Amino acid sequence: MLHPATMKSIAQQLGVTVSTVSRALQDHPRIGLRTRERVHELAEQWGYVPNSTAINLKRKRTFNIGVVLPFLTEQFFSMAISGIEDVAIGEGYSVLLMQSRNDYERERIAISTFIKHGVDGIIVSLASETHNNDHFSTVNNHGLPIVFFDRVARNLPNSCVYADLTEVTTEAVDYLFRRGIDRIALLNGPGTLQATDERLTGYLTALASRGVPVNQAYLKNLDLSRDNTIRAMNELLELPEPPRAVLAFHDYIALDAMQVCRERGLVINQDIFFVSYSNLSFCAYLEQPPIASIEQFPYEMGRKAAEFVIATISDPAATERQINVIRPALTIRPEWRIDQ
Amino acid sequence: MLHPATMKSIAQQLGVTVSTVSRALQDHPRIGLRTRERVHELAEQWGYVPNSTAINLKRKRTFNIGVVLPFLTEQFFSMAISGIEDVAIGEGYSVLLMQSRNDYERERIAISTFIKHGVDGIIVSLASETHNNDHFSTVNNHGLPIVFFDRVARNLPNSCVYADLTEVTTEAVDYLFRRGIDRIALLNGPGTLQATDERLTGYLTALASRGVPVNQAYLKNLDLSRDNTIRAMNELLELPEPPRAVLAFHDYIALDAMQVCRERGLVINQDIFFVSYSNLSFCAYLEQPPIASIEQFPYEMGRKAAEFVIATISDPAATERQINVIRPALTIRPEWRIDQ
DNA sequence: CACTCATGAACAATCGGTTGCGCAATTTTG
DNA sequence: CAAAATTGCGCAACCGATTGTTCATGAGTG
Repeated sequence: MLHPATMKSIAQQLGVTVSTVSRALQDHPRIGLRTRERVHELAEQWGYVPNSTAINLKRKRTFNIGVVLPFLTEQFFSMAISGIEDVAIGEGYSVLLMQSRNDYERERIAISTFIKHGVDGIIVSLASETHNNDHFSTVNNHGLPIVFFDRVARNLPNSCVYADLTEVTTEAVDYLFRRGIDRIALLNGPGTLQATDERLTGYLTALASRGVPVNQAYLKNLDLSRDNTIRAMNELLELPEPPRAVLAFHDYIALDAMQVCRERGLVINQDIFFVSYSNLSFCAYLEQPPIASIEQFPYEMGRKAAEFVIATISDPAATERQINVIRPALTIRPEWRIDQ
Repeated sequence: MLHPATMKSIAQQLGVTVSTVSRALQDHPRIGLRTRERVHELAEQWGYVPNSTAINLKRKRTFNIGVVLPFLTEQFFSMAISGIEDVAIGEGYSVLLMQSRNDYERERIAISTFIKHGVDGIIVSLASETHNNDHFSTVNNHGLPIVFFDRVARNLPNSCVYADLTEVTTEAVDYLFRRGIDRIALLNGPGTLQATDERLTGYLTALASRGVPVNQAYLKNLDLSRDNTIRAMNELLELPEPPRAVLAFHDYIALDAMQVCRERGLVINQDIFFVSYSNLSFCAYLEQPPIASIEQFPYEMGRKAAEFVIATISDPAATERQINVIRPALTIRPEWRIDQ
């Protein structure tokens, strides 16, 4: 069969009209049982697959949702997309994927590609370099639903789902204090991200509640590149009073920073301690993993984000902004727990 | 603008017909300069975006390619998809993604979803549980191009790209021999995969060329689940003559196996050595990483696979099977190199 | 001055479906 | 047994584009 079977070809073969075929395949009651059966039979036999492009044109939907995120190689995001995928498939949607690689320009292109491809909705986790929201405003004006997850855009009225790290950060710093560690550095993310603010706020709150003065030299904003991390960690270690613990923006940052420490002869979990965000499975394989990590439940975030877009797609009228704040969990490795 | 601008709305506003608008936007020479300008202007002003669904219907193309692979959380695959994505974007295609999670049923569903969504081509890396190729034969009968990468289906006439691991495995085993290690186990993959055969053949060749007898107890076929790996590694270590080196199907297998060793009090890279396939970046963070690993260039594989499908899409007539065999590289960690 | 030609735009078919409406033929109802 | 209701299906418009053909207008030619 060079050209796939269409309703037209079936109709011709059976000597009926296309509309009859269409209705027969939908088991419309007004089509006679006899005809219905013949149509179904031939469709089956010819392996008829409805042309979704045509249906989409009629329905003004594509049943595609676009996802833009920084890097799939980061487990956080590949887990998030699994959540998105599971919900999407369940609702009959497919997932179009693009990686921004933290690059503003790639992010823009991704968004406009999605618009051109006519997706029904978009899920975004911001590129760290994104400093401008115009490309999203355009989409909003188009009336196309966007939902942000994890790396959420500020000053944009879209629905979003993220983990609020403020409290859990306070908790983490507090835990370090209770271990008797008070020189705590914060390898934070880029200032463009809300998550960066949260970590800082949580950190400052913990210090304030204990009356510990803030040492500005312990606060670093990273651009999440490897070089940048290494430089920052070196700077920390060269301070007259180097930190005894480091809160790292996420596990990859922690790993790079830990390696810097090791290269300088420090023993992890003895000379210096790490606490890191997003609990990657492979950290379990390290001989000296961070003593605690903050689980942000990316799979759940992905699910929620997908549920939000699909809900908005299904009912564009209910344009209310939905915000879901995931409660992150501080997980202290068993051997480092403080018994109460 | 509740409803997005269409050619029709532009045509009405300007008092011309849709065909004129269409041609004007394509800068057709038969449309007067005056009209052309007016159309362009209004289109710009109204933020006109051509409805790709309609265009696709006309062109009988969707400019989507579907990708099914086991797990995005495995770095090998997330790198491969980056290669696919880069080529696809460059050629004006978008990537539809589905993970099979090594499950046959999910893989089937993914394929049929892609057909329903009317993708122009499909790229697959087989689920380890896939024992049956009927779902692919269906697609082949449909005339829809499929390209396999890495985990290639046997007995199917499709184009594919994969790394032939036979030689490099021989090389790896040989390297271990030269280090004076002769009790070498092979934690191999499922028998359904071609890559499993290659590893075995390469292994046997190396043994044969040295006249070393094959110890069947050293050969294990895994289903790639964690439990299964752990059990197999335990069995190896309980042998009267446990292996002194292990070739692991890939890094995740190696990591689990290494942990088993550690738990039993063995010191990695002293009591027992590991060589692993697919060189994951995070292995660099391990204190005792595998002494050698086999790089399979997943990004390149992804690129090639994408180039193949797109070439076939663009010219369905040239239906010749293309096979690209990537040459994997044995990378020995600097501290373990044998100076010649 | 009738005649060909180039120009600019409208008409209409098409892609592959969906769906409201109309019209026979048949069956039910009073 | 005639009127009404039901059954079974065709007709045609529509979704938003593309593209071959036609047609009117005005300019150029012999």
